[in-house]
Amino acid sequence: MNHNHTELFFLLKQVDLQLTQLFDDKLDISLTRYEIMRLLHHEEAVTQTYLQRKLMINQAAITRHVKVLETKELLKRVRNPDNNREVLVTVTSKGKDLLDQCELSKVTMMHQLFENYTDEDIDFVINFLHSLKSASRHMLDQEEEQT
Amino acid sequence: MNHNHTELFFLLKQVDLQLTQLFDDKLDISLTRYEIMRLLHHEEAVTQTYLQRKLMINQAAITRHVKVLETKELLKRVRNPDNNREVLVTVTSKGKDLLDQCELSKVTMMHQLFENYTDEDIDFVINFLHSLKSASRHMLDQEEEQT
DNA sequence: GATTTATAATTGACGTATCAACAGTTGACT
DNA sequence: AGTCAACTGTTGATACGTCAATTATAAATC
Repeated sequence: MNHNHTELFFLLKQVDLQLTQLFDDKLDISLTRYEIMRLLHHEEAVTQTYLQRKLMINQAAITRHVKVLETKELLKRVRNPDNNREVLVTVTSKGKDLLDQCELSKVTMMHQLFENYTDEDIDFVINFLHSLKSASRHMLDQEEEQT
Repeated sequence: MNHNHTELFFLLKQVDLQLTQLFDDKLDISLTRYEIMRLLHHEEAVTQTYLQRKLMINQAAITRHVKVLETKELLKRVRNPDNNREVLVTVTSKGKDLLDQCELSKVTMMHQLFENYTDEDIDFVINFLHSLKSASRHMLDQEEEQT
């Protein structure tokens, strides 16, 4: 049984590395940046902390991604006048266009990858991963409290 | 349906990032390096190309990891006298000791993470990921052939 | 109001992955 | 034996994640 668990850890890494690369190759934007743009698309304006909480990656990484996306004019950043610690991030029309342009490539790629799976299969794996994410998050938080 | 698939991509990344960090925190060795050591443990001597094929990460990354592990005396490298292009990699007794020392921490962590899942659940997810890995590998290889 | 604590974002340093280029070697062919 | 293609490993540069330290600001406390 231990063998399966160790196998699962590294298998997740392998799959992630490959899917991330495939995504970038097909859509010409990284998976993380795409997720940032997608989150912005559904909101008026968000803080970088919101992005961090949603994506569960380090604040520093958010800053770096957001700065690059701003340089590409895909989003705008402005200090929040109501709270000068916060930076508000909003999608530009150019950013919305990019998401639209990505849609066909994305759907084609997803179809090619997932055509052999049922919705139930995929939902099962998603639920599995969600609970695994929570469990590992919990264990990491426990470590923090002990220091 | 698209929503589930996009969600799955980034969810895999989040889970991988967290599990990788948890693994490192608990065992004090990175997941990739642990896998290298584990592969060496089961073989007499292997080439770096063997490691690359097994782990499915870039050759450059293998070289860098193996060099560090050699510095730590966990493995040895020697040119293959039968083929001077190849470097043969073997585990040291210190390396074997390290794997032994990791075992308890690893089992404890795995138990904590997976105690709520059945073997069937885990096997299902592993099979799912294996086929997803193959599908993405196939799509990436197709890209290469077109260039 | 003054002080302390907490928060948000940024920057530097580092680890680990990728690609590209390279050096040296082997295998296939003439 | 000479040439070319393929192979193996290495190195430099880059991307992207982490942690730690920092700056500025808001919130909490006295």
